[in-house]
Amino acid sequence: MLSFSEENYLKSIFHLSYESELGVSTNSIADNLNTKASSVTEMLKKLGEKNLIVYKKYHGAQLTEMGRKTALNIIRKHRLWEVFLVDKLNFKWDEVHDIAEQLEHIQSEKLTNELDKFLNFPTKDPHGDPIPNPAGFIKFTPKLRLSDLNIGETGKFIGVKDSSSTFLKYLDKRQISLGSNIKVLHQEEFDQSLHVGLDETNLTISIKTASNLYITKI
Amino acid sequence: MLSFSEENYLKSIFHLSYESELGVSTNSIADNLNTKASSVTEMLKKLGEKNLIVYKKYHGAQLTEMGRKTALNIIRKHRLWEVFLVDKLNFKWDEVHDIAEQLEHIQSEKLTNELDKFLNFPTKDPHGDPIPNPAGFIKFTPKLRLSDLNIGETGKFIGVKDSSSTFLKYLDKRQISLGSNIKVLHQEEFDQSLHVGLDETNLTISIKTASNLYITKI
DNA sequence: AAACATTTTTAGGTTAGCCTAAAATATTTT
DNA sequence: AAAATATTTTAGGCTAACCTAAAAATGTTT
Repeated sequence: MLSFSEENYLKSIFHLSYESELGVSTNSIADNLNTKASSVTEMLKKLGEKNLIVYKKYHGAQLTEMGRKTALNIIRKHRLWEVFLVDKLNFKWDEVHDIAEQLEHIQSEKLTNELDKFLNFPTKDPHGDPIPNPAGFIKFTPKLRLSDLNIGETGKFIGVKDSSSTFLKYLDKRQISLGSNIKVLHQEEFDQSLHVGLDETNLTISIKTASNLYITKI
Repeated sequence: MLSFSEENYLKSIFHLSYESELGVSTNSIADNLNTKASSVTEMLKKLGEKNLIVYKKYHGAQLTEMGRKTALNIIRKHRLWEVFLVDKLNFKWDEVHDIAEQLEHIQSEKLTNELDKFLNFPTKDPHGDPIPNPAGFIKFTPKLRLSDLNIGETGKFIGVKDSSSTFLKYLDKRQISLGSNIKVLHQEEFDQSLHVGLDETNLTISIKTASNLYITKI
């Protein structure tokens, strides 16, 4: 049985694995978990001894198969709880992260699976991220951003890259919500901002915002 | 913000307050929490400094108003989660305790209140214990036993007073299981034994057995 | 009330997870 | 490739929550 801390480190390493192909660096983990490099070193040794990661001094950490499965199970729980909070308890998608951070550590396989069933086996969380299955399989669909579309194309808004609550609130204010269909109408030359059509209205969004919006082409 | 440990101590002191009117003794807490008296002493000092209890050396602990409110909030969460597990996720009454022990520590007032609403403001948990309201008010209704019913009334079997395995085996043998609806049909004059209807069958149970069965009226 | 028994506290240790500061290693620049 | 810079590890401390064993206080007997 792992501690909350150990679980959080595994999750962090899992997420950081996407950015850095080889080992995940000590400092990046420290940044990600808001802790110090020395604390990370200590934990990496421990996770290495438990065969959850392969740790080479000065060369970062990589998840073992077992570590990966463990991380995915935590992520599964996190995302299922997010769906629960939004679908059943009327939370907004920008309010659920901190609570799911707590709920993801609850230990009970039966609970996780019954929750999954209760929610009707969702495949994505409220931010559009895929939910791993009980065996730790996760279906990655490469994420297209709104900024990748050409003029005239339409995308369905399925998730965000930056899920800070500042950004999510901004989206709420502009009524850009998950599932919206967004059509790219025109791009400004000088600042690359996009004029888009959303439902019945038109609006202008910065290129920075556009590259934070994940979509699927329609 | 309190640690899990601190919360568990408060809950324990709350429950033990019913048995011993004055201070709750160090040893009883140690027994209850499966820890050692010396650990308890240490924690009592800390809770005393935080004004959650009044602690007098060698004379046990008593909750302050603030401590009581805090304890009741934890108990509220515990019992609401138990209802959730049984009503929504198909758990049996005897499977929920350990999971609720974990869930009761999740911090989010909004979560607790939305859960309450989602469950339709239940007043009792699956074992028939009352659920405190958000303000920390708890309505004690003495637990009803089957022997308290009048002829013609029906009760739903929700718990046992005597949980010795002898008694539980006896119940198994007679197919009296949690959740059964039991209708009192007739009471014998000479030994007060009850004739009851259970599912499709009728059976006779002694007054002693009947007073060991907790029920809610239907 | 003195002797004995029980309960509680104190003293001193352990582990997990965090920290700062200094030392060691790796990487980049010149 | 040596020097400068950045990253990572080690060394040594801290706190919360636990522990055992010894000392102190309380309770019970006779």
